[in-house]
Amino acid sequence: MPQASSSYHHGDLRTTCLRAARELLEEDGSAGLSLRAVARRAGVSATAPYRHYADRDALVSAVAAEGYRELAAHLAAAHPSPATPDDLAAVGVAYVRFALDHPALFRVMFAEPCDPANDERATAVAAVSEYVAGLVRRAFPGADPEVLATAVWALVHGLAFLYLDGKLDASAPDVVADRVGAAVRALFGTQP
Amino acid sequence: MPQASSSYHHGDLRTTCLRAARELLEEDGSAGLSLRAVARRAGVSATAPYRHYADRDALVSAVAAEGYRELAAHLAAAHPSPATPDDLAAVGVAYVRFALDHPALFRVMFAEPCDPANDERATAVAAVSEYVAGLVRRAFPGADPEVLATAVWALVHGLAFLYLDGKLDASAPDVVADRVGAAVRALFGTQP
DNA sequence: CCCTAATGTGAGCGGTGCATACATTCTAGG
DNA sequence: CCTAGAATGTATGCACCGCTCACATTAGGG
Repeated sequence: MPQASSSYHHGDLRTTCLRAARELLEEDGSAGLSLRAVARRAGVSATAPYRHYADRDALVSAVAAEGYRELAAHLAAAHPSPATPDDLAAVGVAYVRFALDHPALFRVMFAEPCDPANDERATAVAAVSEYVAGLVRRAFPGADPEVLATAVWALVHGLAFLYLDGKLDASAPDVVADRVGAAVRALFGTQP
Repeated sequence: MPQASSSYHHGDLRTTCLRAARELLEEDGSAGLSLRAVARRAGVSATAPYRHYADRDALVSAVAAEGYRELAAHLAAAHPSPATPDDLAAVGVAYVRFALDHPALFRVMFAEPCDPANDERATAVAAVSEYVAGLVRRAFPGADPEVLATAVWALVHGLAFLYLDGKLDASAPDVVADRVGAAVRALFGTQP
């Protein structure tokens, strides 16, 4: 565990920048996430982060990748092995809840013209994608898994954004959960 | 139609700014939409737009409001009075197509922590929302219209974003249309 | 016809991303 | 152990941004 014994070399600026970026995101939203602010918070010169991240986009992508991994963990925690429509509804509720609990992070993850060339980001996204696909495949072996998996993901993803943007009323969390559950069941309750 | 006869007073700077903002959005994405760039394009000093828009957010909201109205028109054009699941699928395809045809505009409309206090923006959103609700109500008088309307909107909205972000492959437009149609039918094809 | 309100200008402040040249420290290989 | 060179952090500077304020110009109603 490297430690900043003296002053010049920080020790682990890379992860410190990531943590600072996450904090700034939660505090001031996406607009507050500037490389300079990150550097200030890390107690380091304005250009030091460039040693670890090529540009702002690279840092944002790293934050987003972390977000994808946390989202995957959050979904897995919602239900260990979802099989019934009700189980899937619970996972869907967890998805929307994640978005509403970390709005700025969720926006960074999905609402920016992201760099597809970023490996870390791409693999983290693929993990989420395959998680959803596998989940649907296990729950509905009969149906076309691709169409159905895409549909669930899109459904909860759209709900997340509409609630996030205030297009739907998100003031009462339990009401939101009921609505999301109802929507997922509407999609799955009648599958063959 | 006021005309800039002499130089000092522009004539109709307000709408000129809107047009310039739209152009910049299409050309350079959301990042390129700066008040200064708008002013440059309008051939006017950097601070002139502030006479017509309180801040950048106000201009963005105006652009977004225009986008909502265009989206509503685009949907209405897709099918005059949708009634069957297939009709609804066509409208859904139109929704996603709008997003993919105007990615930056769509992001401005939905992917920014928008100002809910902006009247023009709010009413334009309400129009879209009520359009979808009425559409579902007419197509499925039996079902709970609120749940179902929310579900369709969220479904196509989520699809739009996932395609926009490259989370789903959007390289072949007709394949996208098929997928979107299939997803909508999966949701509606089995309603009572 | 002139006075006021509306509209456009200019300079300037603090912030940002990023490139460049430079300083310091860590770490291998001799 | 000692020293090159790689890695890391610093300082400076440029161009751009949003926004404020004092000022110039003009349109249009009394």
